[in-house]
Amino acid sequence: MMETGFRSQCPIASALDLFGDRWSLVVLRTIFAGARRFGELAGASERISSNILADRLERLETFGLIEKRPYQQAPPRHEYRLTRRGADLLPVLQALARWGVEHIPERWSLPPWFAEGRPEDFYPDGPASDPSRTGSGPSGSSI
Amino acid sequence: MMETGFRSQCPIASALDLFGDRWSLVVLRTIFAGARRFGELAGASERISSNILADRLERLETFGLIEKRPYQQAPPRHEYRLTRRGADLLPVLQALARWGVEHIPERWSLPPWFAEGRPEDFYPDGPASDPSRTGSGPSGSSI
DNA sequence: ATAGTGACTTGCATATTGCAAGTCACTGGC
DNA sequence: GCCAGTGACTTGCAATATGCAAGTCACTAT
Repeated sequence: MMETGFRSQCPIASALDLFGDRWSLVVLRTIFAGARRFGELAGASERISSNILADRLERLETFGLIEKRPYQQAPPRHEYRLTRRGADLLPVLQALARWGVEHIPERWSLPPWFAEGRPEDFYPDGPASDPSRTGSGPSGSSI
Repeated sequence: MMETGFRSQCPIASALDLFGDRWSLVVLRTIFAGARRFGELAGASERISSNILADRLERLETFGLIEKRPYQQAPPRHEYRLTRRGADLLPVLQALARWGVEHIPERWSLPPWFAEGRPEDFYPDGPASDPSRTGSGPSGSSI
């Protein structure tokens, strides 16, 4: 391990050092699909354990891929949103999705908002953070 | 977990079920960069442990992403090559690399053979499996 | 015979994941 | 007031994954 915490200076290996575990990209997918709150994220089809979800949210926040925003004061509750940096991971998820659809039988098809989306559509201050774009959300038949 | 071994039918989650661990995509990157033999793969910049490398090679072979070919008989020795299915992961690696270069300071730049390559260039029976395309290999300054 | 090489395998400590239950701070209903 | 419900985590513990370092095996060369 290099002194910076990365395995090497390779951009692939370094990116994977940040989110190359079983769950981080799955959580990000769920956020791309419009989920914001802990319960919604936990409710995605993969049934992530709450301790793993809490841990991943904290990590993704630490790495600047998502940000936490309060949605109520008592008790303090937060929603999670993509940052620009996090939204820029859309092409990775799209490439993964295309590979999955092509090579693993009986996967869900990709919804148009995802297949044709651009990172900017998901920027926190962009026009397309509008949740109405997300359709059926993470528990839908597609993603 | 579904009865098929996948967490859900989402193509992203399913793909990650196959290779969403700390090392699989790093190993695949090293193979894309031209490494073939165990020692070459172990020699990449990230310094993977031999037990993890052996395990990942076996898994990647089981999932049909790489294939093993003998390069000598005594003692029996093998080289590892991408399958079509494995080569089709190039866009994923390219997207990861682009994100890494953009968002993590001081990463290696992408060599043209990688940045501009297509999956077909890396097919086992394609024209571009030629190792001369791989330039300096995995231990080079780029990837 | 010994030493070296390459491809793993093994032993063991540490880290991560997964399951299930628990805790806390609220709210609402009686 | 009490109790139950809810949402967001936290905790305890077993199973699995990772990492380090050494070992093993089958060869080759000297």
